[in-house]
Amino acid sequence: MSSPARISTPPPTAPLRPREREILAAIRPVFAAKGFDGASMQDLARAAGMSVGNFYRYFPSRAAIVEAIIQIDLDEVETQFALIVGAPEPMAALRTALHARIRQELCSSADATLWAEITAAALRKPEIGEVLAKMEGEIAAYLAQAFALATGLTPDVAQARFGAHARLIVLLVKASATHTQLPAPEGAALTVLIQRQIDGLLDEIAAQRPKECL
Amino acid sequence: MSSPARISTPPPTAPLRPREREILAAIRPVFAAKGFDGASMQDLARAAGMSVGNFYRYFPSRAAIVEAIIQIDLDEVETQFALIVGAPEPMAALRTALHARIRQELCSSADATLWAEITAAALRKPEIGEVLAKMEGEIAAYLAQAFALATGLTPDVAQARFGAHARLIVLLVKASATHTQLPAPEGAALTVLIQRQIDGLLDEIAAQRPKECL
DNA sequence: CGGGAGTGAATGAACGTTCACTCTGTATTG
DNA sequence: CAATACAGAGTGAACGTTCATTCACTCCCG
Repeated sequence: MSSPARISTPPPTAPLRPREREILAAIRPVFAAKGFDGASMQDLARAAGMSVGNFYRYFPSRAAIVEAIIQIDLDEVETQFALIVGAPEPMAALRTALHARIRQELCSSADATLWAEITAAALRKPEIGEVLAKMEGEIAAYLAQAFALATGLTPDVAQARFGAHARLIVLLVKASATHTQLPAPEGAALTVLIQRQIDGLLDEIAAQRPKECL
Repeated sequence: MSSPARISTPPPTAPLRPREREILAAIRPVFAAKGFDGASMQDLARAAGMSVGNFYRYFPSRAAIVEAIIQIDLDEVETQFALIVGAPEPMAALRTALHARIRQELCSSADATLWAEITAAALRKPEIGEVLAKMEGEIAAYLAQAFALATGLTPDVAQARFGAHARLIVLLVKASATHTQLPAPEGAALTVLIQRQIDGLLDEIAAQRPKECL
């Protein structure tokens, strides 16, 4: 009662202590198997190897879990981008990484399921929508940064000129991960075609290199 | 007891009587707002304007509802394709229809939410995955049929050569509908870019027209 | 001995599913 | 024509289950 005014909105990006990361890793498959609304707190606590009461000490609500999962995935993407931006040929490294993503080599099918779940939840619950929008915005910004590096344009100009390209690449990667799996011959053809689309987008950007125009 | 052996799997595509269509139209927004697992049978019955017990007479399970919703959407797509295939310039009509889709003019945001929900459920529950795969396969087949008409190729050849194109168009349309909404300037740029990708795919197919090569 | 980690039973609400029942219009029979 | 039978649409209380959330409590380490 006499305590000073509480901060109404606690920092939405709490530091994510290692214990919480462990828990998230443990409950991830449960969310993937049962969905965000299908998994009960009991399910999650059991998967985390602890009692229900204790589980609440780490995550006070479902939304908090979802936000934390998004945060973790964003962290992972960040480290991947650090490698790309730091590579001798950022554009080539980016191309390779994107191809691997499209070939589903960088994320499990459980991850894809989780992504589809998050996409659906984002359209339903505004608070999750905001977190997801922020994440996709940051990824697009990383892409634009790589574009700037590769073209020699300033980050602002690269963002203005190729921001939509970045957004489309994000969309393609997400869509190809969450899309219905196809039988071998068709699935492979689609994968190749998506890779070709991405290559086309990257080529278009690389062609912008001001000094090396033919 | 003395009755002849029952058919174990009733026809998965029951004719969908008009009353059931009414009910589906009524509960659609509830599913969109609360999700497939979030909406309770009580919620659905109330939205349909009837008692719980009666609701079960129409849909004995959640999965049955989802299948029926997919069936209805497929019907709608079918009638749209009938118009396209019957148009004097099928390829141009297809292009126009796809552009309108990308501009979100042919489906409400509730529809998009429902699609995201179905996509997520398909990855989680195999029976829904099968129904969705069948639907997307049929849509891709319709596209291939339009391609065949426009190029003069036989349906088989068109399917073999441009099946992946059809799949990619399906993927792009779905992804653009379920993707996070962007603020005005970026969103418009992305829309234009997606339309350009689709145009590129269609142009590539149209260039295959055997008699009119330059 | 103080505090953070962890427990799991308890509570009340909400859930899915069933079922005995009512109502209403239509056909059947005397 | 009137009485009756019947089928199908619709009801909502009732059942047992599961859920989210809380809390008094224990454990263990520094």
